[in-house]
Amino acid sequence: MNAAAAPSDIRQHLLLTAQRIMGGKGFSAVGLNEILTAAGVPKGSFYHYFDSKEGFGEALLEAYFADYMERFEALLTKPGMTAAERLLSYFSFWLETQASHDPEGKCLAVKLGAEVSDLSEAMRSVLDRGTQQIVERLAACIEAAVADGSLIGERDAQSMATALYELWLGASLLAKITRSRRPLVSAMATTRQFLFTPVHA
Amino acid sequence: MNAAAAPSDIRQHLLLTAQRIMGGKGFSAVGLNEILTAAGVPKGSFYHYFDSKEGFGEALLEAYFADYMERFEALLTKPGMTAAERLLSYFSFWLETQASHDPEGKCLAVKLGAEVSDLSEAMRSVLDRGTQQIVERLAACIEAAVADGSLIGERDAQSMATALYELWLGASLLAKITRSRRPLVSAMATTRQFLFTPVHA
DNA sequence: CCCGAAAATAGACCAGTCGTCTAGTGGCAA
DNA sequence: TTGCCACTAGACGACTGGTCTATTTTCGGG
Repeated sequence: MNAAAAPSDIRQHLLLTAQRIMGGKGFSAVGLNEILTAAGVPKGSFYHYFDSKEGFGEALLEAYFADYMERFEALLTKPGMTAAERLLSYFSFWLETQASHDPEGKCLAVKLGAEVSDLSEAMRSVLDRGTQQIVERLAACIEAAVADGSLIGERDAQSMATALYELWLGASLLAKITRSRRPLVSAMATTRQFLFTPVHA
Repeated sequence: MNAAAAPSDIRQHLLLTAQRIMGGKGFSAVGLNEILTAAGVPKGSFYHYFDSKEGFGEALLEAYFADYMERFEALLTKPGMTAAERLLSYFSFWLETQASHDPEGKCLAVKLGAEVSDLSEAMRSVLDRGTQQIVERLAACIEAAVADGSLIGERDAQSMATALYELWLGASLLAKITRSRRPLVSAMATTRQFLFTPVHA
């Protein structure tokens, strides 16, 4: 009865703990025990809140994307900037969060995408919807940038958004592999060139 | 005995079997037993050829990249093409292998990169060297394309190579997540645009 | 103040993990 | 033959994995 958190957000507490741990070690390599212990929740309780490890993973990804989209939205609607500036500030944010070694805020699409996609159809589907949403929101921002004149829209927004998202996913993966921010810095340069170079002819 | 393969390439047989299985399920999710059973090799033999699962993973990645670079090299030196055509044929090859669902030939950098990089420093280091080699070889090909006039080199080759590699890594990840070749097709379009669009001004 | 039901927990369960170890095979050299 | 060595064989140990049943705790209404 001492350090108990609020009554029934144990579920969310578990998800948050797992995000930290699995964001670092992956899905299969982490046992429920580790998460339960770290969260201070007894093992027996797990199946009261979730119906399996896979169901837990699903919920984890859903919570992650929900939170991600919220912060993303906030970034993309900050006042006093052109849409193009907002775009760049998003990628700049991406660079900083993924370059830092803190286990919080690690992109789960990068960390878990490849591992989980052919392990669980349910989890894959959450990832699919989540990434699609991000690309769509990105495309909307590009359109806004064309509309407010901060960007010259010579290619359709959807495919530009896809290209940028792919670039940054790959750069994040490479950053993990090289343990360096260089790939991300490089992606930033590519992004600028990609956005602000008019297609000739 | 009956189905025994050649005398002592059991080691390689194990690595090949593992490439198939782990290319599908990942590293942590696969036990040595599964690989040994699939390869028809008894457990006792494993530790004669490798000293641990991690050491095995290291050897797996090393063998993978060695083989990869060999085929890569062959592709990039095929006669009767401009260097730019060779570049495109490489990415076109990438598209086909990653889009197909066959477990062979799956890119281990994509599949294992994120999972393994913060699990084993030894494996990360192999991935690091392997990807770097690929980027370097790619850069060399870009330089050759500039030299033979099939490409206009307005940006330095190294950073173009990095950008392309990042793009394709991300596209492959997205292809896994969406179970679709769309992201790869999109990357192909981006690649063409990226390579053949002169930077204006 | 006690009952009944839901919420939460404890701990058993067994299949599976990696890695070790002893015993045994076969072939080759001296 | 004898000794040696690469290799095979698979039982074994200590442990962890996810899961589930049985039990306790909690708590609101009668």
